[in-house]
Amino acid sequence: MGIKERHERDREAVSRAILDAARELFVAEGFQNVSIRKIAERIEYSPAAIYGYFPSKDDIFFALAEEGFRLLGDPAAVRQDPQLQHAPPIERIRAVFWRFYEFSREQPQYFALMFVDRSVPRISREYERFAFARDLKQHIVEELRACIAAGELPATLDPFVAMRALTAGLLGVAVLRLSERLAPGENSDLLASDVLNLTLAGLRAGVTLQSPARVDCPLDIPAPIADAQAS
Amino acid sequence: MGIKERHERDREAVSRAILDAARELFVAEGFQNVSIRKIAERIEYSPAAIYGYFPSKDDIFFALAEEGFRLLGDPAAVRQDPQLQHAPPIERIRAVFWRFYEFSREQPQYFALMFVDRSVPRISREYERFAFARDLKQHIVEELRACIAAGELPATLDPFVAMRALTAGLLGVAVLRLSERLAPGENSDLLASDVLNLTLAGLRAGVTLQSPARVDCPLDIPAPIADAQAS
DNA sequence: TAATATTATGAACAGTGTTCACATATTAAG
DNA sequence: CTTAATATGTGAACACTGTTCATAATATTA
Repeated sequence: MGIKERHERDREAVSRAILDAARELFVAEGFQNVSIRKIAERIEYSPAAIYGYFPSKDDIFFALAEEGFRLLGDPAAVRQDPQLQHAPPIERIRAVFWRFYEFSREQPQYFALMFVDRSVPRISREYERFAFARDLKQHIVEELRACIAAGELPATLDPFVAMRALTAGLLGVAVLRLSERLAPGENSDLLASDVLNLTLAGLRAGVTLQSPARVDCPLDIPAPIADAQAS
Repeated sequence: MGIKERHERDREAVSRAILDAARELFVAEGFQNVSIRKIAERIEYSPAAIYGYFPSKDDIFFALAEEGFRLLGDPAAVRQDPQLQHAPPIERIRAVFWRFYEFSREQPQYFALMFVDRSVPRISREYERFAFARDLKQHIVEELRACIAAGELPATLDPFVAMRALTAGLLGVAVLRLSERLAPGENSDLLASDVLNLTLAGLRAGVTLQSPARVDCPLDIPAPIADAQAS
């Protein structure tokens, strides 16, 4: 009996239509400015119908954020890029973080939703769901560990701190770009490249860092409980 | 006749009450979650009354952003800090950017409104009004120029690029903190300090940078016309 | 064909930013 | 002191928002 299967396919199709419409509208108009009614109109359903597929507008965001992490998630693919397979580990680090920055260009709204926007439901609410995203961070730490093992970064360096520093730098450039704080002539790509090289040079220089290593929970997303700075 | 003066004082008092209420509510609940009605209720006025003082909710934000820039604006004061008066120029750079980061801690909502949030009216809409904020950036560039002149940074370094790199790094840390992307045990202060030292070390290392110098319009806020990524 | 489970809908609720005619003071002029 | 003029605050309303729910329509099963 393929009827139940077809039912599930139909549901999946509508669900996809909702997500596609929501994504397109978010990319075009920003999360805050997209209403359930607009999404409903786009897919020619009633606003209430959407609530048969997603319990809330927040949940539509979570579904899209998951897609976003999987889109970005191919730094794992970068890791297996044949061209980079036998490149120096430091080049792979460069590639991974460059991809992080490029993602902020290619998918600015995804990036903003995932890493910047504060008026968006906190991903930490869905702790389990985004476990795979935490694993990505762990991979990067391993790559950095490889750099240290290969002697391309000082042995005294904490790979977790290095990951944070690189993330912070490129995130900063991305935010400057996304929040339109760069002067008209400024090239954010060049700035991102400079920040990447600058931070790597700083890491190589072996300055004494203060941040303690974090072996446990070395990930972006905090534990699910706290919500101190509630909105 | 002090009657007109008293009138102006009265208006100023109500205006201040609105801003104070708005600021407190923004700090407590976030810009997006504060309604004109909530502000009105707080000051025991009708919602419509507020529109006699500010033409829109956006304009309340602009007024607060201006306050925020003036609060932060004391890196100019840092510049004249007697303790730093005869300190090496590089230490004054450190102080200025550390203050930038500290501001993100002490006034997280101000900081978010001014530098991060994208669901807030673009400051570039009020180009003239925030000219003084652009001057602050110029001061920092001058400080960096002094570092180069003093031989504490390479002569090949473009001070404007250096400013951007330092801004990006600390902005990144601030965003990591504000968007709650740090693991529970992570200390963002230490990370900020590390990023600051790391970037300075990178700058000292004299890596070849690509970003071209920008003598004209070397400021955060773009020209007032463009609004391509409209919401 | 009749009963049953899904699914979509219109209407409504409580909230939002904003506008506007109207009432209400407060000041200036006669 | 009374009257005209000028601000200033208000309630009601408009067009939105996210969300809920009883009802209607549909498709599947018996």
